[in-house]
Amino acid sequence: MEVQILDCDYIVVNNKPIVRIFGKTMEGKTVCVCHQDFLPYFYLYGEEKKFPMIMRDIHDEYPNLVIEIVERILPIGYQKPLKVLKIIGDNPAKTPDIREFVKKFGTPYEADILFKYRFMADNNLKGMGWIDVDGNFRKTSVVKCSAIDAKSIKPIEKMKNAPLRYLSLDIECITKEERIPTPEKDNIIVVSLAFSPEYKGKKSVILLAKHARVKMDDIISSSDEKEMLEKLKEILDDYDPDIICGHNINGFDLPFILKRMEVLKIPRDLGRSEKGAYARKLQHSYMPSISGRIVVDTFEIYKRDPWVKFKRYDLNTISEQMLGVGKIDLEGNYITQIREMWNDNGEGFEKLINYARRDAELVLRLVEEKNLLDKFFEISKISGVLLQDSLGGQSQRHEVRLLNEFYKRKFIMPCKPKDITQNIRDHKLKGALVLEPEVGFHGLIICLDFTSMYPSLIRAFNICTTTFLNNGDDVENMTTPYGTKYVKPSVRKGVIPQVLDEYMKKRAEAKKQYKTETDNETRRILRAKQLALKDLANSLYGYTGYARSRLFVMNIANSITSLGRDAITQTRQLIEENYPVKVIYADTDSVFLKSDIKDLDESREFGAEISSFISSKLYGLDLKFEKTYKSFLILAKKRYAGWAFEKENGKWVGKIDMKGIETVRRDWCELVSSTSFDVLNIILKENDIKKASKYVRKIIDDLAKGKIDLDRLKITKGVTKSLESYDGIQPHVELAKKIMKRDKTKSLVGQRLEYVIIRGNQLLSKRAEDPDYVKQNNLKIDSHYYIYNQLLPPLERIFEVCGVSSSELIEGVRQKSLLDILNGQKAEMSPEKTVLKTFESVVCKDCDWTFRRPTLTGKCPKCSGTLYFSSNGSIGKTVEISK
DNA sequence: TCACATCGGGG
DNA sequence: GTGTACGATGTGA
Repeated sequence: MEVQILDCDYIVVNNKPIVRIFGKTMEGKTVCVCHQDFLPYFYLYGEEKKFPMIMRDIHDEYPNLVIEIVERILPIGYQKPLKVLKIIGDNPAKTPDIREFVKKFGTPYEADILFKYRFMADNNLKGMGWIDVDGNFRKTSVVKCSAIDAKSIKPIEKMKNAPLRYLSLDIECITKEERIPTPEKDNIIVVSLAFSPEYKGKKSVILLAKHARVKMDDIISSSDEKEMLEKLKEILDDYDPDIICGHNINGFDLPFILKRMEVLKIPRDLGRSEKGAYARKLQHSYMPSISGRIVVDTFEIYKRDPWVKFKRYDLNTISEQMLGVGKIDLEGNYITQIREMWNDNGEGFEKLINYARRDAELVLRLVEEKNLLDKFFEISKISGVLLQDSLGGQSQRHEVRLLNEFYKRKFIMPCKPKDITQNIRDHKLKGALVLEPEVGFHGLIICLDFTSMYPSLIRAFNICTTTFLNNGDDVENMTTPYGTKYVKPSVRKGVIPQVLDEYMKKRAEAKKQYKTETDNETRRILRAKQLALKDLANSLYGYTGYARSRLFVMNIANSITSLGRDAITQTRQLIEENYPVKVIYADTDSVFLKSDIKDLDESREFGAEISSFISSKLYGLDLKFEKTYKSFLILAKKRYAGWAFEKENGKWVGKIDMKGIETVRRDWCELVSSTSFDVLNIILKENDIKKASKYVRKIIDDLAKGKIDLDRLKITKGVTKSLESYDGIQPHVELAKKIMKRDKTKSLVGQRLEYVIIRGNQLLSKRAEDPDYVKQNNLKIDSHYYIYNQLLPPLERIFEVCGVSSSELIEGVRQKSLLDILNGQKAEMSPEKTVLKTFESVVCKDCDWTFRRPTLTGKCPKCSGTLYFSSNGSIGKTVEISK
């Protein structure tokens, strides 16, 4: 029988472990493969001549252990095989005890490997990998699916995946007080489920914790919360999902449900065995475990994905962006809304149901339609981690893969460092080289970059802990610029370089096959596989420099980055010495070149020529033409924008590339985002700085005249804690206080607040106001604030490097609009007098710091920027302090 | 510039 | 479960 591995655990029967592999067949059948004869073990490295004594002492304490003397190779440094003790136990859970006991005789190795991973590594099994199982079905009361007693388990190659069942889950709660619900005090009122494939012909099911009038066959009511949760369990058993997903399900829904089940005394076996599900609290997040199933949290996955960035990571933003559909809007106060809908019998109640249903559906679509898990399937198959763990941190995947590779070659793995403070202290990893950019606006720029720079360097210098020459042995070796030595591959090929060889080879194969592949499913898998291989190859180098790594060797990590810096420095020299070209910028593995070429095709040819010249000179690295910027604007290191052109299917395709210049930021209003974006577009595409500055002046003018739509000026910020606990005054907090004063019933804690800054004679932070309130009461916005604190800061840098000073930018407006503005207000007094009479604070133009009194120097003590008087908040009443 | 603190997201 | 793990962003010295 062929089974794809989804999950793995073990149970102890008669003081002996039984390993259980939960998996799926291609037909979609769930099975549990049990394996009996595998025992836990670890190694002890100590003085060989004391082995008899050590063995005797261990046996005195633990008579049941089997101890063998075996030959293994220590993993750090270029080491020869030597004799170590292999200590074989019975119950894996006892291993920590034994480990601590034997520490007095030497150093334990591999004494903290999870038993399931020990089993998988030794049998060459991988998460999401396929196995061929020979054995008999057997009866069992502890496993909920059919179980097989395996006679043999053999890994087999298979690309496609078994059909999986997805369940998306979302709960709604009510609270008495105004806060996020807690399972200690509050109840679950609704559980919303969405299925793929359908469950009994239903796409979704809503469970209610009360009997309600609504009659639909996918709404299941119960007399109370307990009955509802019991029904939830029934559905789980019945539908038997492989994947359970939700948005922030790890941080909220799952721990909440589990706690409620504990309180209500419902057994928590939500998985495929007798084991209770748990969500263990770490410092911040929870680590979920549901036996035989995989918990997928869309919040965590999207937040971690370095390829897509969102303004915010709430379900509404992500689904709107990814699917074009958002959550159902609950206007006003969330908490009271839900309570009211729950107590309503008509439309309100229906809305609650739709709301809950939509949430579950959205998450399901995010996971399924967007093939969210494809890459993780492949990461599992390649690295060997179980699918659940592939969703977690980067280090485990490398650990599992290296454990397997070490095992094959008789190297042994160190235990994880217990106390990492020393490692963190040693963590002086010098990073990549970023050259000082030639700041400003450039014409055509050619960008070249090294493909897989770190992996290539590791392969070129055979860098590995197992080849690291740290004891002065006289063997053939290579020295890096950092001074570390590695033995030549002819002496010993490092494990890490071998793994990287395979990653890179497989990636090339996957990309090649992708080009000609016609089967859609295979194409999808190939794409994900290629991406997974890239991620794995690029992050492996970091493992030696990671403080919690089993293979933490700072010198090794440093030697890799130093090679990278060396490569970039040499590249610049070689290019500038051999070609009529200036390197205007370089970062880590890419260089930006300025020449007198004007044509795209020509630039590509030239770039390719330079690349192959460099590639032939540098450690076998591969520099290649990446793209051409028709125009390029660089503000600082890591902050640039360019009109980038790449050739796709023989045609040049252009787009605006931006790095480090965010035009969308959550604390900026839409006007700022769109204006910066437009400005960059004008500069880059039309090369017309004048037009760009005119454009900005027009916006400033509109702003001053109040012609900008209020919606474009909204700023959002979350009220995260109780209002009293904020020290220092912040606009949104002050607004929250104001709103609560107007309407005593409202609470805004935990809500995101939209506000605009209005004119008035108070401190800026006191002038935040609810946009609706502003509309209703026809209040005026503080155009000065928007111009100086919102619009100009991100634009100033851009114009500055283009030779337009910020004063020039406002100059035109000064003459024209300031008067308009002033005229638009009640013209009480002349501006200057107003300032001196009524100024209420001093503001630094550069860092926005506010003071009660001007400083004696006339400079900001924070950043020594220029200080302004800020009076009652309106433009024209701000005057530069003369020096 | 680097080290420390905070916050996210869920209802 | 042979365990005890975030990461981006903003502020302060």
